[in-house]
Amino acid sequence: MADRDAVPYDPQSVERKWQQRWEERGTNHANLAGASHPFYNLMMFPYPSAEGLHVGNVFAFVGADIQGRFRRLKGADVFEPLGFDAFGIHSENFALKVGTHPAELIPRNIERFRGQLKRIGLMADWRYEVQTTDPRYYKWTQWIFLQLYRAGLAVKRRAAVNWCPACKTVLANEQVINGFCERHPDVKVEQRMLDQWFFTITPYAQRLLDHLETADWSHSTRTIQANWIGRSDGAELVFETPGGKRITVFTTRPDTLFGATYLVLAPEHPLVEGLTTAERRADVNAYRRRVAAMDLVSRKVGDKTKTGEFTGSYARNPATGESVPIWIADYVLMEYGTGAIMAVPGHDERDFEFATAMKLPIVRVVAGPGQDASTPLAAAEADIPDGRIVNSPGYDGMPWAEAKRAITAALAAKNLGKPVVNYRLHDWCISRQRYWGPPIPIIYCDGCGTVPVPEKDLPVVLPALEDFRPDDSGVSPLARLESWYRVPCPKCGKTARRETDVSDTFLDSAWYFLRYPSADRDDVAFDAGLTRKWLPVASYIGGNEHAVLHLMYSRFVTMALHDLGLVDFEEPFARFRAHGTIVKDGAKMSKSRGNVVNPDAYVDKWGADTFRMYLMFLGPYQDGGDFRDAGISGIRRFLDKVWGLVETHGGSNAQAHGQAGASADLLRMMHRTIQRVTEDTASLAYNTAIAAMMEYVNALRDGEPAGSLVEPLAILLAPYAPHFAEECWERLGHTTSVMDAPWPNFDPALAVAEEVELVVQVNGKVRARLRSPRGTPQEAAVKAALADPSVLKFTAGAAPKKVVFVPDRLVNI
RNA sequence: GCCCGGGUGGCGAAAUGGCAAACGCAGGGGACUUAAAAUCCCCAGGGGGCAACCCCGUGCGGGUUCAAGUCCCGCCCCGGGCACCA
Repeated sequence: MADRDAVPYDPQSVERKWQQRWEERGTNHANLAGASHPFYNLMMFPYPSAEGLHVGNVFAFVGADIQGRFRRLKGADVFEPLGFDAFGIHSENFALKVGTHPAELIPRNIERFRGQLKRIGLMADWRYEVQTTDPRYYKWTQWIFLQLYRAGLAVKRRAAVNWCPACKTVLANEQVINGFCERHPDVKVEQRMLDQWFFTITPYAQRLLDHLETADWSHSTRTIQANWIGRSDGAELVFETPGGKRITVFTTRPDTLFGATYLVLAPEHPLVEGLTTAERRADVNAYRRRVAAMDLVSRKVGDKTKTGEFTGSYARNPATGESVPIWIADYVLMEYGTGAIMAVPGHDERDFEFATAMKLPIVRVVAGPGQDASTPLAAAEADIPDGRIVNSPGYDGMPWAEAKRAITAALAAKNLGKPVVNYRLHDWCISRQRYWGPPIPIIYCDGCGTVPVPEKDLPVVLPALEDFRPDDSGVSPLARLESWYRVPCPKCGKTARRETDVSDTFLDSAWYFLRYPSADRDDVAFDAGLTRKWLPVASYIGGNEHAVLHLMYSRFVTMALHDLGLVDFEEPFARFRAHGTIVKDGAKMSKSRGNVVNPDAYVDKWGADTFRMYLMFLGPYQDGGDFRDAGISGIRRFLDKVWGLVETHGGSNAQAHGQAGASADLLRMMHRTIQRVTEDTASLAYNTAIAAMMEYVNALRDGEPAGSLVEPLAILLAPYAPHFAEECWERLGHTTSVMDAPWPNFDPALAVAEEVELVVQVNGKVRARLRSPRGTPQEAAVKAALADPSVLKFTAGAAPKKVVFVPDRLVNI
């Protein structure tokens, strides 16, 4: 059949040829305005680091690209944009380290990244590229800020930051190592209070949580988000002092109220001042000062030894009527609940430790089976299965869950309590006392106060600043550039001052998916019509490392814009799947570990298609795995085999040979393969989709295939090895792109075999296999099974006691 | 500590409660070759047997079932998230 000389598969020339063709033909372009079946295929845009693209990026993008190509072949109009997330402390620190300005560095990095991404063969529509550092982009980031400000969701508030006295600058939490500065290992990091901008995300907590239940998202991602939101149901209860002060505590265990033997307030609690007695004042003040100086990280995760001071005052336990001492301790945090707790040392581990250290009374109020009111407590017993209330007159014997409601209700009746829900989620601080970010578009005027920059004056361009090193002013380096921050007030015209902090990088990425379809527009952030047409995003694939911040903030911004009437959906991502992590030698790839794998060398040696498929074949896409290059040759061998099949059965032969020449078995296998590849590709089971194609190719080579059996293979391969598939498609006699071919259909009836192998078990053990026609009825199957010599050996001719028959599968005797 | 995942050949991995190990890598044997590479064919969980075959096997211990890698209970180990959150 093959008259031509065999041309070996040369990935380099094939890939060069098709990348050029795609560009010339606009193969990857989406018709945004005219699409009839829009499918927005999104992948998390990269931070263009100086090291260039790494294997983890390729793994992520290829997996997403396969979805995009697959949906396109299935008939959708796919829009697959890409961009670069290049603002932020990461870029800034790197720039400081190498002594090159980020404005110079970033475009170079982007250039390199774009080149690498193109070589991978993504179906990206580069006409809609976005760069967060481009004033044409961040103009609209600032606009988003103004919309949230308008909605009352952006507020300025005093908040603590980490401060390194040696660097004289604000540190991010990750720059604080065990309470010390990462650059000055012997300098203790302190806490400083600064005025900062916050987005009030907390009122959205319940909505953000509720939508997770129905979201088509990875299970792991939903769990992580739900934990981060951290809903807990409890009650606020009031303890009164003899002086008439009401101390409100939050507890999730109101049922243990009778065991509350003391109160603890956060050292910063506003009531502490008034509660402290004269003789305790010196100690209390010293303790409060010590805690105030502590850096934010140590306060929460540092040494957990319990410390605290007695205020000298007492309050009345509303259940027992007893007087309980009021303490302060750093283990109680001002930002959670009411900043005050009732301590139940018998049933809370921290309270137990504190009570033991301070010699405070410990009382049992819950007893499990086999315990009673007097069973001693050697440690806190927090979760007692089947626990019942004891030592609590009026509630004794009650299951604790029931007592929770009963005690809360009883206190509510006396105006001393109510059920309350708390969330761990904190408001989002977006102020950064840094240079490399979009300036927050606010102007402060002595007369008019806080004035938002009028939208017509956007963007507030980040000025070129030669020395952008942070300094000891506690504000952004922009505060050094008087010519920039001195501006007339937009309201009254008098001299005013710009906000000199820039916004958090996470704000840049919290709305970029809205920007892509309108990336070519300068008059709007996002066009209403295009947004309605293309959003919410149909498929979003990215790493779980962004499960918390990026995804949460994107959802919040979208909800806020929805509430402002600017978009008509509340959730930005209809479907989200987290890909796994590619590690190397069991560890995350990082430059400091020296285990970063650069994809270029692999693309050079094997070609993008082989490399793409290899990464997808490593293991389940949603699990990731350890990168080893052993085995990459297996993929290449597979592609060579396909190449050979195309060579032999392609060209004019493809059409000439009808399916007449195809054996029934091979035809069935083709349908079965199409079914498996279709289902597995849709569910991101790329490794098994590839395995199915391999099995098919092996079968074609063992049999006598017709060209019509080879053709569908080129289309099935297109999402995985796009250049290769194009070349095969052309060699099969087609003149248009394989990406414009229709995904092959399978006939479920043809995909199943006519003859099946029936497994015969005796007492649950496999003893024989019978070939029998599909649909063999029970009587016939059992008869055949009993007649089988190897079955006879075990039944010894005896009549079966019981028979289990699963049609077309097995007979168990 | 709490909340998610996961644990299967030498390795990466497959398996609607119904033939454990598909597919691939590495390995062994053979063909082709002066030779090697490439390619092609065969073997390949462990143990026993001359053999047909038999026994054992999915982290550990129990259980449900005609039948369990898969479901239930209790442990162990690994990965991830949260963590002084009351």
